[in-house]
Amino acid sequence: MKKNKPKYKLIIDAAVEVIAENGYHASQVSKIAKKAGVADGTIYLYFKNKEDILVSVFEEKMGQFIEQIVSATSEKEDANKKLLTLIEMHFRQLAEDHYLAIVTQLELRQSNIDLRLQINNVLKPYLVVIDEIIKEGIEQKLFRDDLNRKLVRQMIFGTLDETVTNWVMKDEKYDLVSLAPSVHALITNGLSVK
Amino acid sequence: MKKNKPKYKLIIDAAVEVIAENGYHASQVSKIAKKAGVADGTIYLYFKNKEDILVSVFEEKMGQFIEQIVSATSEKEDANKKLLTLIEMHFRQLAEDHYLAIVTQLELRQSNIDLRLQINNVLKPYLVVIDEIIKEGIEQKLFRDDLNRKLVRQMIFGTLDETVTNWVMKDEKYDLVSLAPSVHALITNGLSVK
Amino acid sequence: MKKNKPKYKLIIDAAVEVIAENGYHASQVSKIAKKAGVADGTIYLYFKNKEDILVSVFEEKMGQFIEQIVSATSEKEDANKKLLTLIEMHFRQLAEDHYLAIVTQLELRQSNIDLRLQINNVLKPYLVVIDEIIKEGIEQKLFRDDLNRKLVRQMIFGTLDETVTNWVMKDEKYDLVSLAPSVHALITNGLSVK
Amino acid sequence: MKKNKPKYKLIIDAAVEVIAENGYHASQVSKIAKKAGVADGTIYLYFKNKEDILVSVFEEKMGQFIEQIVSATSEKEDANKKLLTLIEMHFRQLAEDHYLAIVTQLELRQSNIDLRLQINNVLKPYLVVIDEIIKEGIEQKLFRDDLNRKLVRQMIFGTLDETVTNWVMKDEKYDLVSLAPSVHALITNGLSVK
DNA sequence: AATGAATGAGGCTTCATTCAT
DNA sequence: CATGAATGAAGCCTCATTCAT
Repeated sequence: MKKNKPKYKLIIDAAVEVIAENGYHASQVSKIAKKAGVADGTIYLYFKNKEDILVSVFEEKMGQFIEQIVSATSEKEDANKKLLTLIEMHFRQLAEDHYLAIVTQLELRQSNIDLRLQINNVLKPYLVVIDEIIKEGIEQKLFRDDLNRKLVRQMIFGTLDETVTNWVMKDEKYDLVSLAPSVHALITNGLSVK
Repeated sequence: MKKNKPKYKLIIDAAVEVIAENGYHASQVSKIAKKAGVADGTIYLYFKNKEDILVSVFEEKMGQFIEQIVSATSEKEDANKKLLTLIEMHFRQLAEDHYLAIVTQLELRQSNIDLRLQINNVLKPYLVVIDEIIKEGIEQKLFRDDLNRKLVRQMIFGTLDETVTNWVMKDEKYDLVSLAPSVHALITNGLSVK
Repeated sequence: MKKNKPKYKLIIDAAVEVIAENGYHASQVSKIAKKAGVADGTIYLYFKNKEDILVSVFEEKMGQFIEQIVSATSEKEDANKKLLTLIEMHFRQLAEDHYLAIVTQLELRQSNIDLRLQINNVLKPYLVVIDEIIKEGIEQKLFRDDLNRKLVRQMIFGTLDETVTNWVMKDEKYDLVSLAPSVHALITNGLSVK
Repeated sequence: MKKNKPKYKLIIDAAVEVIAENGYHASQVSKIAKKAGVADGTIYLYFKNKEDILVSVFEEKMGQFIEQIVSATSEKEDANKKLLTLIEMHFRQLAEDHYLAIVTQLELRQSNIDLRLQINNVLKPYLVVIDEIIKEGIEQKLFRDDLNRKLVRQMIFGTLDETVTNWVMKDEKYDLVSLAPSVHALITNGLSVK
């Protein structure tokens, strides 16, 4: 399996750095190869083409990202705590990996639609995690049972994504993780005075 | 002022169609010129460069978009009704203009970061509108007064944007506008059982 | 029509020279552009791709080649004289255009099969000319009427082609045109003592 | 001597198949190695470079080809019968080996001129055989004694080669070997009514 | 003001060959 | 002898922009 070969990870990590530093469109294969310390041709022993590098970057990094969240949320008992944990982990992981934040929030969105559809596939497991928390919350009678669950998921993901993108675009000047409780409160309690 | 010359609008409209039909990366200047019925060189009498076309597209279309929303919300009395109207108008305008929906939700996001920063500037007035509704809601004691307003704005915009993008990516197969009340309820009342 | 534009001919002629001087595989598009005195990109205003240049080279040059032969043979009365004229013209035209001889006999044969099939299409009118001379010769009772005409055509073309190729490969050291009567005699009278 | 080692022949045969199946330009060394069941590097223990494989292919196959013809013609008594036998054997061997026919008539001609000059060297013994038959025919007073023998050889080889190439390009749809007597008659008796 | 022919920089990918094991 | 992972040079083509008319 190619993913276990040492150069595979080398190239993936180089790609993240190069994309974060140069931007998506200025990320030539030759730049990635140089940063990874391999020949240009070597890239093509591990990846079908340039797009395959990018999809793989997302798969690898997003895979770990989601795994961390799944693992952390599964330890919590109720849906409310799970949701808070999900938000915290979402923010924390991106706050801790500057390159990853830039790549996922800004650069990979410049890819063409085909690639974006593939990226969406990678994201699906994350959306499933959110779905399950919503379902659990309803079962536990913590969340209202008249909810359009798909809409709820879109609200949660849209809110987190927009929050992180704003933070990245503001050069990460404030503490993202500390926003988690407020975001959680907003999502669960809404705007209205009770 | 160039914007009043007849070919300016011709080119802008051609650009929207070309981008919607071909996708951002397959939208060459020559294609836009052809669709507009002008020579390639003529484009450069009205626009500094290709990026300027795209920014202008966004400015023109987004300007109208926001104007409609401002006008519609100003007629409503309280912040709750204003927010519902904003959501409805946001959804309706994109639902009614297929090309605009594709261009704003999918294609223009493939532009490079510089362009995206300019697009963000164009978006600012819309964010201000949201801000003002929030402020008004707090003053009218409809919304809680312990809110991080910037966060609220990100939640609102992130939720709407994610909802529309999902709808576009699902080929606009369901009725977007009819989702407005549910989205409004979610945002104002949150997930939790009261 | 592109063929009437001055740069079209310029590029075709440059291509013949470049191919003759450098060989088929070392004939980069950029070399042809340089020799033609145009930018690389200009080539693509007149030709679809590199292969299109090569097919066009063959079409243009072979078109003239065949036209000359048709015109010269049509003035002759009987099939024997027509055949002699065809052989002479075939030899003379290649003997007079060193570049053309190299390109048709040696370089274009290195092209891939798709291109060769297209080249064969261009050659068809020439084969038709040969066919008609054979037919006429039979009608005039100059040639035997028990001939497999396709085979005769292959013999004639194969003999001429092999003769020219040998001459080119021997660096055109002897007079090709003066061989015409002998070749004609061979073809019409065969090897055998009568 | 390397030629006696088992892998030498293995590689030669693999090369013929790969070239016949994929075409000259799509015949990578790695494909030949795979078909031969050896590592890429092993090829270079037996051959200097890729061109050396191709020359060797031609040497080996053409060597057998010529040997068969020499052996068969030497049993015949007069030059006429020898020539007929040569034509029959030429056709038969290619008709019986589909791969060889494609490789010699179509694919190897795409090689560059250096390689083609080497291939011509390999062909020389065949041309010598033809020369000797012509000479014998003249001595036996079967053929005219005013012949330009080099020209005759070119006619014979050109005719056979063109006939076979046409047959290969027509997907070998008709019986090549049965054409031998007609070709022989054409060459010996010519076109003219006696 | 309008044209559109011409420009030319720039990057992904292939594949013959090498060499450490 | 044999392997096969790694190398890295090399070229076709696109398309935003210009400028002579």
